[in-house]
Amino acid sequence: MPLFATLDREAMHALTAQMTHKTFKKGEVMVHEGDRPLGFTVIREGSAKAYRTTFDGREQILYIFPANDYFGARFLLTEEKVPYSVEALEDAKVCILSKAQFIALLAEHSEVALQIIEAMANRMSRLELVMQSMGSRNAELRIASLLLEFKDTYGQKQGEYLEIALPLSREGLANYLGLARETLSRKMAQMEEEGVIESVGAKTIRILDLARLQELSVLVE
Amino acid sequence: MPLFATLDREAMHALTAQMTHKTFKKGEVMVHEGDRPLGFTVIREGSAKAYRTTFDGREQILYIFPANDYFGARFLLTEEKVPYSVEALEDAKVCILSKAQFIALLAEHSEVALQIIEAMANRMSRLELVMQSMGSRNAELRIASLLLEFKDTYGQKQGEYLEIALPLSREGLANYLGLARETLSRKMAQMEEEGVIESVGAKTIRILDLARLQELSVLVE
DNA sequence: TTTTTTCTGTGATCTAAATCACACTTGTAC
DNA sequence: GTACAAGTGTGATTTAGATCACAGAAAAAA
Repeated sequence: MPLFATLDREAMHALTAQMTHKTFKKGEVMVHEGDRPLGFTVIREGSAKAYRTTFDGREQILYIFPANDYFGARFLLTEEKVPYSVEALEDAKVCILSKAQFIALLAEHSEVALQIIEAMANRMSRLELVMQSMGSRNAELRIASLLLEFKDTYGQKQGEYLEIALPLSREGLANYLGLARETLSRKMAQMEEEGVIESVGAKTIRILDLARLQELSVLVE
Repeated sequence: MPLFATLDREAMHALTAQMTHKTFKKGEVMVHEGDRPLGFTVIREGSAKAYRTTFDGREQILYIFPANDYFGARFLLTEEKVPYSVEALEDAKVCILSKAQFIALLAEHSEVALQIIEAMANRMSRLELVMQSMGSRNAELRIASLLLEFKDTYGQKQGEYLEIALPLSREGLANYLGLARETLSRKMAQMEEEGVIESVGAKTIRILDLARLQELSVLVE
């Protein structure tokens, strides 16, 4: 677990002993928006999405947590309620540290605290980017930005091109971007026609023209 | 300065001695997006907006910093470049702590570190809310949410009603919400007709029907 | 004060994306 | 393997908000 990589063997063992382990099936909800936090949660296997349900019934996805990512640090320290629901995107195994244990860990190991701050900072920086791109209501720009964001986490050089193993269905992508599913479909089809991307099955996207994608994400068409 | 309220007299004096003081006139830019950070900056007097300029020339306002607020903690710790420009909304006096000084302060006074984390958490929580409300492209909802957000910071009981001293012009508000200025104007006029709000001059809004405003911010019209 | 500039409101028009509707495809369950 | 469900693509239509255009108001400068 990269987060605890800095801990020595003993500290690591002590920590492991304290943790609660849980498994969730695909589609199961780990915490519901408004619940009391179950604790600081590290996703060992699988992945999850964090979302809020809006007044009109849509779900707005806020974060995707890949394997080895974690959640709960922020709202464990400041809030008494969970600000979003977290649902497993695939079968998942997680480790949970209670609030008291987590705070003790931070107090004892300031390296871990620093890493948490850094992760928070990165998420903020992403949220700021999202705010910027949502400010413009340009669907293509938002899609291009999303693909570039996913590239780093889910992309892999596959032969000549970069392939992204999407963590979400088309519907999920639309909910992440705050777009209608149909709009996403149409725009992606259009990007495929233009030779920027190529879909390989439902959950894989191949980037054919990275430079063009970067342009789309920044320039006006 | 509330941030340093926990420091004892000595520590406070030592800190004050280290700080650089600067003044900015209304409209002056304190830091430009992309610059090297000037340091951790506390706004003693006046207020400021943090924004990014988008490809199409619009400015997307990300944060408003009122007096006694601060910025720079997040990107001082993780990034080498300033992620947004900060411009004084009124004549402003600021205190600046260099990166080294700031890090030393955090190391010595963990209470301050905790307060910073808390502030970061609050900003994240606001960004998440913004992401949710921007996901729905409903202008009225976004305006209502903004007014409620400002209510806490800039609102004051004035006789029977709550008055908000807006920190931004209509144009600024529109840039904060990612709306066209005209749309904001029209919607606010409509809300005024409906008796939800009342504008008192350009920079003051009176909330007449708080309950209705809260409904608008959450429910579909 | 007068002048100039910036800001704001409002009508007319345009447009990108939402919504509706439905066939098709893929995946899961039985 | 078949049956059912969920997910997806695509056309037709609607609509909220953007854009354009301008006049009046307010603020800043002279």
